[in-house]
This record gives sequence, structure tokens and C-alpha cells, in this order.
Amino acid sequence: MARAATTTDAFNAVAEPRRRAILEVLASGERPVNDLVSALALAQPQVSKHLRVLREVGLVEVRSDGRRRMYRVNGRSLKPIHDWVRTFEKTWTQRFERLDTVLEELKEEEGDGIDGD
Amino acid sequence: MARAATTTDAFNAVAEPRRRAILEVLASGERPVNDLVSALALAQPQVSKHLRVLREVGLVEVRSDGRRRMYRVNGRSLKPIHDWVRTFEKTWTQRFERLDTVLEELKEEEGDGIDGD
DNA sequence: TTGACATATACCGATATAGACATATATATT
DNA sequence: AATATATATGTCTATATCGGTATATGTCAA
Repeated sequence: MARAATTTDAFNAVAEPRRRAILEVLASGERPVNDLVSALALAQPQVSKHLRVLREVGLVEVRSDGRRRMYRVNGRSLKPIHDWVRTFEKTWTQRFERLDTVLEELKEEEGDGIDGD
Repeated sequence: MARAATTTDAFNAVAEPRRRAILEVLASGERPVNDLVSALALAQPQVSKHLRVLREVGLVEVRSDGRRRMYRVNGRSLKPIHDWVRTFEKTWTQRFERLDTVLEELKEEEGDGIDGD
């Protein structure tokens, strides 16, 4: 079995850095494909294909304007990621979670041979 | 060229649902590999391999306890994801971002043929 | 209608994956 | 030392990907 399809969910779609870059550009507002092509210095077919993936998971939406296709972000599709990561937020916010974990870390930093006391 | 390695960054590592499941179990505290195997009903080698990926991107840390290896979450490695997604948070929090975008949405819901005015 | 512009799709090749299974390594127990 | 337990690693296979290039579709202009 191979990796899950990139169109499986937002997690997979967003794992690709160029797709994140596309979303970042679109964050400033609606843009036609060509703007993305020049902004990101990518080939047009690649951009279109990335946009297809983003569209299939609902991360972007399109609108036709003459011969151009205007893409815009649909951030709500990022909410599952946001929510999931949020449950771990305390892990790095908290100064200490459990004392013995901290002690273990200290012990490990001492090296392997030293376990005096 | 294929997809980026799963060990490239947290984004790629976390795209795999079973790895997220592992992190969720570890969120409740430090656990040996066997606990994960039974908790997730996965084969032991698969769990070890997923843990390796998670470790390579810094999402988990290990500690040896006799013949067991105790794994724990290092949530700080999720911060890049959190920060990135956060910049889009307003997109789905805001009631309206820009008026014309809302108007476009309404126009699209009307159907394709109608473009009166 | 013909041509230019904008975008989408099709095909190709190389590659990293994830599960399955076998096996190696490390530690504890007797 | 021999065995059992706990975990890691190696090999195999099928598959979805990503970039590149060519081409199809769709729209505007003359």
C-alpha cells in the first residue's frame, strides 16, 4: 500500500509546500491562475494541478471571470487541522507537564553512563 | 519526482492518520510501544516505523526503561503547523472578509446563466 | 473564422511510501 | 547460558505522487 491520496483530506493536501505557498498567496485575496504562476515561479500545469487538489479537499473555491478562473481560499477547511493541533497546544505552552518527565529529560542530557544517585 | 519524504517535516509526518492516532494516545502521557500496539490494533513493526518517522521530525521523544521504550509527545514540533494554520484562522472566523467576495458567492448560488446587471 | 490568451488535462518516469512478514538487537529471567 | 519479552530493522510489492511536456478546452479579439 502506498501513501494516502493527497486529496484524502486537508492534512494530506497541505503537506505539500507548494500548495501551502498557493494558499498563502490566495490569503491576500482572490487571484487568477496566472498570478499564482508568476508569484510562485511554477509551471502553469503544476499550479493547475495543485489547485485541483486544493479544490477537491475544499481548501479553495473558484469563480469564472471571462477566460480567467479566480481562486480564493476557503479557510474553513483548515479548521480540522487547527482543532486537532489545538489539542496539543498545552503540550508546548505548559512550562512543565509532569515533574518526573522533566527529571527524565535532565537525566538524559547528562549522558548515558552517568546515573549517579 | 515523488512526494516529499514523510520525515521532511511535521506537516508530512502528521498527514498519516495512524501517526496522528499515535500522537493522540501519547497525549495522555508517556507509553511503551506495546501499549500503542494494543491501543491502536496495529502490527508492532508498523508502530515502530511510525514512531521512527515521528521521532525524526521531533514529534516524539523516547526514554529507555529496561527493555521497554517509553515514548512521549513533544508538542512543540507541532507549533509550525499551528502557527501556519493560525494565519488563516480569521478566514473562517470573520463573518465577512470582503463584501464583493460575499456578493460573488451569492451570485454563484443563483446559478450560471444569471448575470443580470 | 482564425488566432491569441488562459487554464485544464493526459501521459510519462522516478521515487517514497505503508503494510506484511521475517529477523535482528537488547534486556530481563531462570 | 538459554529462553522469553520488547522493540527495531530489512525486504518485498503495489500505488499515488510530482514535475515536465504536449495537448485539449474555453473565451476573447479582429
